[in-house]
Amino acid sequence: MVAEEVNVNMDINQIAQMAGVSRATVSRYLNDGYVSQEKRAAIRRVIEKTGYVPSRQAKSLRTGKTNVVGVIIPKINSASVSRMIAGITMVLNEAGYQVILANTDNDASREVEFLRLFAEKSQVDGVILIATVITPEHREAISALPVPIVVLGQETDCCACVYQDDYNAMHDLASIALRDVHHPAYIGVFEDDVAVGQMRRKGFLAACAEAGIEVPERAMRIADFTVDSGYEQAEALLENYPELDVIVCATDSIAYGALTCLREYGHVVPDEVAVTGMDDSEISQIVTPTLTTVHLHYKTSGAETARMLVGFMTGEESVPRKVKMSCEVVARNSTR
Amino acid sequence: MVAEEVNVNMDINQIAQMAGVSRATVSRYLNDGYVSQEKRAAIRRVIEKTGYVPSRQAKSLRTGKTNVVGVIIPKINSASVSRMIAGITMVLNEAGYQVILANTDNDASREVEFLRLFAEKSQVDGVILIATVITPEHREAISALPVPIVVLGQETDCCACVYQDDYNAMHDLASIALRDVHHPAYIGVFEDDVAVGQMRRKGFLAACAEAGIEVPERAMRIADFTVDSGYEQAEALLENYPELDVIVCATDSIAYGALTCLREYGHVVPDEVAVTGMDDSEISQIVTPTLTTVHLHYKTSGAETARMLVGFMTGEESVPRKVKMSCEVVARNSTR
DNA sequence: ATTCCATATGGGAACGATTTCATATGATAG
DNA sequence: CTATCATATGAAATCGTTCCCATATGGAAT
Repeated sequence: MVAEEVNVNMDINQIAQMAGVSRATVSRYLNDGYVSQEKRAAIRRVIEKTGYVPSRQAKSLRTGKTNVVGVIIPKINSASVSRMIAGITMVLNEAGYQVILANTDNDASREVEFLRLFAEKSQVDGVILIATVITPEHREAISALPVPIVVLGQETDCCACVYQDDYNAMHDLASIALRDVHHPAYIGVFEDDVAVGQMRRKGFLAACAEAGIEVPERAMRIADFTVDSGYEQAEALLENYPELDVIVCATDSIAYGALTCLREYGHVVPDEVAVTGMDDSEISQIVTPTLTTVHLHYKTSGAETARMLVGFMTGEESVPRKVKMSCEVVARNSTR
Repeated sequence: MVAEEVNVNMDINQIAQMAGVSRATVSRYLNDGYVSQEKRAAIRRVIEKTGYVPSRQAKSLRTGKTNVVGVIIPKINSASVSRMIAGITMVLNEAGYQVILANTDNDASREVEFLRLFAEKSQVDGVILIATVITPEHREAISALPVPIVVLGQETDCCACVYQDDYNAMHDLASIALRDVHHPAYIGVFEDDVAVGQMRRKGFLAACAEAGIEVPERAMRIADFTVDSGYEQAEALLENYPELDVIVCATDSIAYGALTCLREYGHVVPDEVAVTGMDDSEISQIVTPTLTTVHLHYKTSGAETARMLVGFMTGEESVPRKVKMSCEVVARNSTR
């Protein structure tokens, strides 16, 4: 009815006509080019009246920029990943980018698939890869990428990255956990994951060496990232290494499983067996006993990753190529 | 060097030329139009050799379709929301859509903002709104939307929706929790959230009424969705309603806070005070004692929502407009 | 007085697809 | 024998921007 009515099907030509200028001038108005005060005012009036919004796809077609960032994640319903995404979306939306999500469900080959998909015809202006492993296929796909990428969660030389200080985190935690202890056990994850699998394990072993403790093979076990798997491996430890007096776990989830197992087998934590995790998931303050762990700044690391990527995409000078996050050991009641 | 080299800057004209056909024929090849066997083969060869991929933005510009779905969420690092998103992305990627994420950080006004943003110039082909509240502004923005939308998490008549059976879930759970109990307390959430705030509360009160129990005002409290808030409200209950023998909580998170509080105040769960939650978050099997709760099919509800939306977007007949999810009470050790 | 530069504006060619229209051929139905 | 239809193809218009050029004006520098 009214002229105020918002018409979605308005284009730059109509705006130009209504404002009495050329379409080039409207485009300049939209992109901060030379436009006189009078025309500027006239165009603003028309745009406000009509509710005109420029077409993203036309703009993308012409400029080759999409204002979209692709985020590849192994699994969305994981505490650490969702915290990272929270940080990523916060920064990226703030900077005017849209975030498209590619969930691979822990399938590394689909990660490569998505990398290639994003590479094609510049679907996105940049990529964030929350990585668990980096295979040669990953490297290849990454170097073929025509847009900037930042890897989150693993240290790598094949591109920019933001990662946790897994070695020191575990080293410092283990140093504390090893006090008054003689038979430590460790439940880690598969070594393909360099950060969580290798670095944390090395940190643990280094702390043991410093404490003058030799760790037998049967005290070292491998779980996956689940609670159930933590339970199973703890059970196996009780069987094969009954003298253990602390179980150091690579993640909080594994530690929850270990706690549950110890409870069911009637061992008192921490008096008989201490337990530690890593991640400081929200639940760690809730389980019984509360879990000694390391707080990793996941949300902040996501934000930092996004900031770096924005830096690359906007061609900023002096964007760091590697960021190692800090962390804090949180001593609670599952250790002595 | 080699002709096999993938050239990203290939367009439909070059393909047409190399295959000795017109660009219209290539387009028909890509979109299942009439193309003879010979030309079809020729085009396929050229496309394989060059690694040509059609430009999404050009296609979008011409067709007005984006193959993108916008998902508006209140908070990503929440167990229930991330499970929903897992289901949504699974189905949508399968159907060839990309998912863009709009995180509002529990700010309902930003939800409306995103709805409007998506409405503009068909940025997306469809919208999923994971809703906590639906205000008149929401309704207005929803009805102004030029693309289909499905609301997840709340029942509404303003558009299609998928929601949990909050009333019966809480009713059935409470009925069990009220056995041999005389002084039940309830910690809910603010009533603006119809599903979690109102329906669950009503379900609880109905179960009490059926059990012939009258619940005094001071036994009813309001928390937000956090563990800490659950702790505080449980503390307030112990103060104002010391005779309580069960705390029914609107969510698992609140229940974790209540459990922690009861433990710190030296009350034995469930012998002195029972506790129930709702959601069946992963942790509910881990806390001590394990939590009696209701399993809601969040991931499935996300998948179902996505399927409905795809139905609307592809113009399918007979897509349901309302889906109420089922649920199962899970009795564990926090109740008698 | 001439040159140069910042400001200001419009015309028209891209960007890379889809889609309409016109046209052609061979088979089949009447 | 012709009308109709399914199959097959290409030329050209179109989607809605940006951006390169050409052009113009007024002031500052030489």
